[in-house]
Amino acid sequence: MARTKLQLPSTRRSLPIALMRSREKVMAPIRDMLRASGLTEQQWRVLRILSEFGPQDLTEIARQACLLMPSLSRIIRSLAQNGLVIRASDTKDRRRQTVVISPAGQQHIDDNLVQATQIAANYRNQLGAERYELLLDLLTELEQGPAVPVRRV
Amino acid sequence: MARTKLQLPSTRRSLPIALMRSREKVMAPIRDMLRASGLTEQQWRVLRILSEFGPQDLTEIARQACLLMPSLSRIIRSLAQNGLVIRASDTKDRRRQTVVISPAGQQHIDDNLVQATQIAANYRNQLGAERYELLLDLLTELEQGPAVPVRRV
DNA sequence: TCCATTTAGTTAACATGTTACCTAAAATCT
DNA sequence: AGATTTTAGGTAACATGTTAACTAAATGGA
Repeated sequence: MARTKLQLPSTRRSLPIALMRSREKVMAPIRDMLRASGLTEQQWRVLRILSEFGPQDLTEIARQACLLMPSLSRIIRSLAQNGLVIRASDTKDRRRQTVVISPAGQQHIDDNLVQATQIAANYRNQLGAERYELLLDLLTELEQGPAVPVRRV
Repeated sequence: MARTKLQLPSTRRSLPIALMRSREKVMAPIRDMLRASGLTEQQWRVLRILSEFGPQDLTEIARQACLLMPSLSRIIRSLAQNGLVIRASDTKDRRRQTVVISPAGQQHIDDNLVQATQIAANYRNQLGAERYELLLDLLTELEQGPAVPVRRV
């Protein structure tokens, strides 16, 4: 099998950096939008997931929002203090707690929905629908691929 | 012009989240590698840029490493305290300071170079060279495209 | 049943992300 | 030159990222 010669890519052509840069570009207008609501992008992600998929426990929210448990633990505490979510302990498994979005939390979603939709459509149009879907497919493939093991040299 | 109907994408098909997930996947083995050196991924990025492109001022490093100035300011302070970089004030512009990688800093690069190269090659092979380059092109296009303005609704 | 293991969630400690504000120096304008 | 604006860099304050260690509860054996 023909193997490409091993060479560390220049930081100018580095995939991790490219992923970061493009994410910054995409998130900038969303953060601008959220600042008016006093929400961080992570809090917004949690609310959107609770709104879209309904009540769930912390572990499931962390998986869907791509957050680590320690971060999520603080975020849920903060959202609960501000009345945007409600915690309920699970009766069957007393370790678990189910989180529900409150009417006030849902109101934040409703308030920003039109603008968020417009922002998402903007960068989709920027690439074109076909290339946008291709990009999403490539990213999904990268994410779902086999874990790259650490090789001790 | 035919416009796609506006619809907020599900969080399962959201570009910002996909960018984050794939970045996590790609960075995981790199973070594993760096832990042995006691470096964070941001410190590693700064050292790599200084090693590849030579001495530069903080603003330029921030641009290349995709870091905000307050973060970089702390990172450089920490790297300088540990002897991995050296600061020198610019003689022509006394606001500016030039940062240089030290021999000890370069040693960290050398120590991790083989393994970092292997990790980069692994995820390149995972997608295949052609799809990997396509992904980089799409990300670059997304990043360099026009800033998406915030529309007040 | 008893014990070891796993899982859900939390907390601590430290680094970075993010916004706002600040200082000094350079650049620009008049 | 003198006033204004811009730029380089720093600090503060708070939120999140990251690893490690911890508690409590569930699970899986022997």
